[in-house]
Amino acid sequence: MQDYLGGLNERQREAVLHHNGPMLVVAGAGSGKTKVLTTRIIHLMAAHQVDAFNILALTFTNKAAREMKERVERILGDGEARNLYIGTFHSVFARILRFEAEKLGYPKHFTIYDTDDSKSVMKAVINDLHLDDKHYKPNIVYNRISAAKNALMSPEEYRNDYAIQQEDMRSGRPALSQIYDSYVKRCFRNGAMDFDDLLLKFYQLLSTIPECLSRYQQKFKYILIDEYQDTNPAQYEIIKLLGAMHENVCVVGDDAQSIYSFRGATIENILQFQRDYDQVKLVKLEQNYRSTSQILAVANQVISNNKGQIEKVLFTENPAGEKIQLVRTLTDNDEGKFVADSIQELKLRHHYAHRDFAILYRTNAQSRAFEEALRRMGIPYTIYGGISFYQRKEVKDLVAYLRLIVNPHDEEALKRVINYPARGIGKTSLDKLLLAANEKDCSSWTILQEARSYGFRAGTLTVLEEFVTMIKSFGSMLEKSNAYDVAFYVGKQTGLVKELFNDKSTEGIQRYENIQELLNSIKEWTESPDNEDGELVDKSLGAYLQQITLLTDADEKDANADTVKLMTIHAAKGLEFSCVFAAGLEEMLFPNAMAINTREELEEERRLFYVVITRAKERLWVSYANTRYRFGQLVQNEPSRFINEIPEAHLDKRFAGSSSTGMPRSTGGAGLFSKQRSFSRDAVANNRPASGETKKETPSYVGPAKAAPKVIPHTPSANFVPSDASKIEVGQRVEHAKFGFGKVISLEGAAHNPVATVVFEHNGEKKIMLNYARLRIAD
DNA sequence: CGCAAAGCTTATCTG
DNA sequence: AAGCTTTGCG
Repeated sequence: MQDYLGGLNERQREAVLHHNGPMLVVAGAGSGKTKVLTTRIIHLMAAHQVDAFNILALTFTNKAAREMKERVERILGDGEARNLYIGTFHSVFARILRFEAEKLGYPKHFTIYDTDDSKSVMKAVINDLHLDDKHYKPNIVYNRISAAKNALMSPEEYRNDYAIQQEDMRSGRPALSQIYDSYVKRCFRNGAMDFDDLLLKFYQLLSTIPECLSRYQQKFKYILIDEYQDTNPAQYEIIKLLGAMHENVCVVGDDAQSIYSFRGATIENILQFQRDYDQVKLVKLEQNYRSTSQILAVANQVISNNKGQIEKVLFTENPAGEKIQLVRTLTDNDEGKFVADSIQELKLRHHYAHRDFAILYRTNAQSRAFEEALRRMGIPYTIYGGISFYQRKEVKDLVAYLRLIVNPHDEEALKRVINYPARGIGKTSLDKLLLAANEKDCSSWTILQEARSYGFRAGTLTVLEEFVTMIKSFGSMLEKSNAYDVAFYVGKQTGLVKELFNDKSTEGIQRYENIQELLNSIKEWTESPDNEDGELVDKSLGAYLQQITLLTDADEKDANADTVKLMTIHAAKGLEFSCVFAAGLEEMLFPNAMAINTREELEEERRLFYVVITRAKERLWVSYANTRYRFGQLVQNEPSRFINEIPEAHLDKRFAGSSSTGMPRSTGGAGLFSKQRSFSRDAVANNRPASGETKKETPSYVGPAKAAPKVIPHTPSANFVPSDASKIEVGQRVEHAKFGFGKVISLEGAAHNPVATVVFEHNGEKKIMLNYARLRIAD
């Protein structure tokens, strides 16, 4: 094994070599904390013969976990790293809960609800309680309930908490505790846990079942926590319980980078850690290896405006580097154009690769201007923060079938697929089903088992029973077939794949390809080794489904691809780039209008600013626009107050106007470029209503075009009696009450919803839905 | 029942 | 400006 201790500074070495007992590592930005964590794991295994199975390392992102695992693997090199429990809080706890779920009354393969599923359940609950969804918006309700769960607060405690009740009254949402209560019950009935439950239920497991507590206390002899400043009370209590036996808990964090209070995180946890144990070893990592000294000086200056931090002074031996560029533009589009131009220029002049650049912003909505500008310049980029592959509609549809097979009580999955592809189970039938489930307080699947006793129409009853039989037959496949075979069969048997295949529109083809990709991903999962050095890994479909719910789009994108990276500052935590554009430094945006009401909020915004500054290794731009579009409306903002906190000595100021930005006109290959540029400038000037005129066509031409197409009126014959829909055939002459006489030229549509195309004598070709419009056979 | 147009909401950050 | 939900209609 190579000398893994070489290359560590004195402090880092101290943290690595510390053997038993609690330790707090205060690690400034860029001070090598990941290196310390991984080297510490290696050292525990190599020097103290700690078994990999006894080490638990928790991170905040899958990516951080993967990186740590790979680094350990690289040095130990014998596959031992695979036995480490390294992962995010959510994924590690989900993995354990899979073994233990039944102890808490959940099915073994409980479903994990993502945010969309949770909100959908909340909507249903709000509806069932006959509350006004104008007051109880899913987002607000979700955040409120999530906050309660992260504080380990039950619905009952929520209801009895005076301050919370006051707040809910004041905001006109007195029924929140009721919603919370119903939501929890509904999720349980569905055999589902939401993201917050993964923490909450794991905590309950440890705190209510002594055997479980002692089992995991004994298993995890050494515990390491990354980004400790962003843990919330639930995570904190779990760590406290798990570590109580051996007290070998090593937490690494930086109070200056605490940016997740909206998720319930509190810096208090760092201070409290030192009180929880008698003798906490404290190590401070204060040497920064990442940034130029100017960048670091700016960061230190900015953060010094916050009160009450853990005392530490970050220093670096790196060269001074360039000054920070402060850039003002007139509009958000100019800001985008400036950044794209600068990247192009820097790339040529200093031989940077695309991957050396990051554009970081406060809100996801800001990405558009950059995206457009980069595309116009032909610069490849990757946007983080969009929806994950597994959240796409078509993917979720097939996944919903799989979810339902694994856990038929999952009502969200059931609602999604019961009539997709269409099989004639409409809103009316579905509502009836859901109502019955609520009345009996059981899952809708249970109702379906005895659908006969609920007065469905004969035809509906048949399709319902067919549906149940189909899902059950899929379920019985699980025992003898692997996850991939089941998924493939389901896609085929339900007609879902065929339906997508038949859609030849561009999006339709894309959707079909996404389904193929989903099937590939399941295949890959199925075929990867199912045991790791003796420990059997769960390769069931249920395990697969739980895993994909916890993936984010960052996990699916290749960070090494040679592209410019666009993401929020939150998403950039833990990353570094040679060149960083910190964009949108405007009042109301950054600091955000939602976070300027208390000193605590404002200080968190400032920490966010600190985080974005410290992402930069060599060059940093800070930009703001005088005006930008919000909800389609032009708004003006002042420059951010944070700009004034940057020392003048480290600043170069400039204005990047829309007509004087970017590359000099004399760039080689000017023909193409200049053409592009003038085109884009015209586009910018013309496509904004604010510049004076709209881009509508001439009004005189449009005229009253949107009026309904004229129908030549028809008086039904005296003997007009609609014929039975099943009697209609191609070639017949028919009469329609409004359109008059015509000839049927084709029949299509599903059996339960036939559509006839009729050419009328006076009103042209119409599609007639036979279930609704009546036709009389005229012959 | 299913489609298309109109209407309404939205955008602070995330596993 | 764009996405999602409601509505109106055949």
